[in-house]
Amino acid sequence: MAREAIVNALSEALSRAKAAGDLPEDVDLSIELQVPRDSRHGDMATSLPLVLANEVGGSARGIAEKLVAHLDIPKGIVAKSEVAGPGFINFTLAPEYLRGVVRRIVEEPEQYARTNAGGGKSILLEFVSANPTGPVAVVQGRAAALGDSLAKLFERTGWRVAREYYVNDATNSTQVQRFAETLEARYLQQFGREATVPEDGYQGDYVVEMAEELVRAEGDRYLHMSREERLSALYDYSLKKIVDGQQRDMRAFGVGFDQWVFESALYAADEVEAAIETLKEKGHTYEKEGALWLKATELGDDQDQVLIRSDGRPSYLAGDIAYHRNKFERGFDRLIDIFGPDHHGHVRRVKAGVQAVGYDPARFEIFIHQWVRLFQGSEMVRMSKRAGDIVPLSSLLEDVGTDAARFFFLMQSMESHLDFDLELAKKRANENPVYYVQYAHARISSILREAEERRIAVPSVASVNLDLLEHPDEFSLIRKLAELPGEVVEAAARCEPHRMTRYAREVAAAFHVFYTNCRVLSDDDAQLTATRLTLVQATQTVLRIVLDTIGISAPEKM
RNA sequence: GCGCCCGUAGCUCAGUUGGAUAGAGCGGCUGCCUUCUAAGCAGCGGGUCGCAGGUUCGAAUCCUGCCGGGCGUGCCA
Repeated sequence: MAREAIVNALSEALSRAKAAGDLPEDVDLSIELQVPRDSRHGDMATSLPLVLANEVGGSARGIAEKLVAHLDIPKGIVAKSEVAGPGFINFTLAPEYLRGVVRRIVEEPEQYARTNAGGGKSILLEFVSANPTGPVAVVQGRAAALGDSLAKLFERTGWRVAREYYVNDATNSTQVQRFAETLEARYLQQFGREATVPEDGYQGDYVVEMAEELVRAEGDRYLHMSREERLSALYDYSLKKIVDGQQRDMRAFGVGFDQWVFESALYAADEVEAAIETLKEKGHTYEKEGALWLKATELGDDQDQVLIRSDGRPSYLAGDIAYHRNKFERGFDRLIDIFGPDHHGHVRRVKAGVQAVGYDPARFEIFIHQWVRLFQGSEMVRMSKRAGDIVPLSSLLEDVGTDAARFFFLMQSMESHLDFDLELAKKRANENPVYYVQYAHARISSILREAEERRIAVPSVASVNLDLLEHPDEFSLIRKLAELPGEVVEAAARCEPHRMTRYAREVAAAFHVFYTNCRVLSDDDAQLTATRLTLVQATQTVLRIVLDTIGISAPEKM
């Protein structure tokens, strides 16, 4: 609000300066407003004069003075616009504007930090999509936290969002076959038979557990089958078991999907075949060594890719192209995939495929998040997939809980490696940032409870005198609350949910300072009590919104 | 070899569509509980922003080269 008003006023001042001959007519610049690092530089600042001076010559301070002279910001928003430093213009928000923010939040908590940048357009967000050969692992938990939070941010900014999880269960899938062979070996071992896990099988203990469970549930009946029958039965059994488990993992993490899309269903509907046909028709394929290839190099990839293997089975990529075409055909305006770090080689292939099949690659974004390393204090917990000792998300959740897991996954940008300190995440103490933030909410709840006990009614905004808000720590808090809409917009636009954890800590910090220095429930000043209760309510609303976008709870008590 | 990501305080990281004196948390040290939750607050210390050049009025941020770490580079998914 204030931001738009200032930007508009600056752009008008620019026109007036041109009309008055203070600036040449032909300059045209986008106006950037930033929040200065140093609060002495005001609440917002622009370096426009510096950029202008660079463009047209002359002194930046001189240009700044002229712009300020032409500046006409609507009343009640800015208290002070001043030229500073080498040629910045710094704006200080008016107290009455800040008080108005509190009023707005309390009057319409549901609408606060809801915007319409998306204009009702639709996004399909695909994330996690773990291979159906094991439980959801910790790294994929990171994807789940990122995807879910991103979805919420998009929803707040006017997009319609669908969340999807893709299951690579292609007919006769090599990896599921390999898994079935592994399970077979573990099953046979249960009966003391000589059997070894295939070289490229799955080493994890979870397969042993699956075999034990299978014995408990169905006894030795798989022993009396031909190998072919047995593998076929185990193939179906594993797939169902694993996918059920993954669905349970996601539920436990509080991440819901609108749809689980099965690759096998795309095959059943002949969509893979159809996609390949289209690629052929459009001349993007050729045959070599008995296989069908996609001319991916013509579309930006560094090598061509196999679509149909020489044994006649379509490749993983073929299924993926069909899936992405299917997404576009369902009418989504924008597609976003979140991939794990081991898939970045796949990015260009899928993009090439999407383009080849006739869709605009600009409407399709792929984000790669980096690895998660688990630390027990300063000691790293081994989790290499090769050795089979992957750490399942479910055991992380048992260990630290979903709130801590989600918060930690979102504490840093997705493109940097994440060192997850299990000890820190478990600490119910102030070193733990999750509790720092949740504690602010619990304190607020406690004030509101105490007010109720003292029979102090939470006042209606209309009856409260917000002019009583004048303490510096009250204003610092309000300034933070005022940043929420902008933070949400930025986080969504840049696809950076981790901004929200940082912002959450800042709001909590501002609140804790306010709490320490400004007593809310006063015995002798009913008016001030009412006013501060209103500010507390506004803070509660903001914290709830932020915690919701991160996907963690807002506890009443701690 | 080629491609992607990372390199900022003792540790873990923000900050990177160029802007003012580079920030936070943790750890270390010092204070603060008769009053709404001390899971809190206040303070002190801590930096050649991997290295070297370049562009710019201005570079952690852009360009080039180099060094270090991770990952990818399958008719696996």
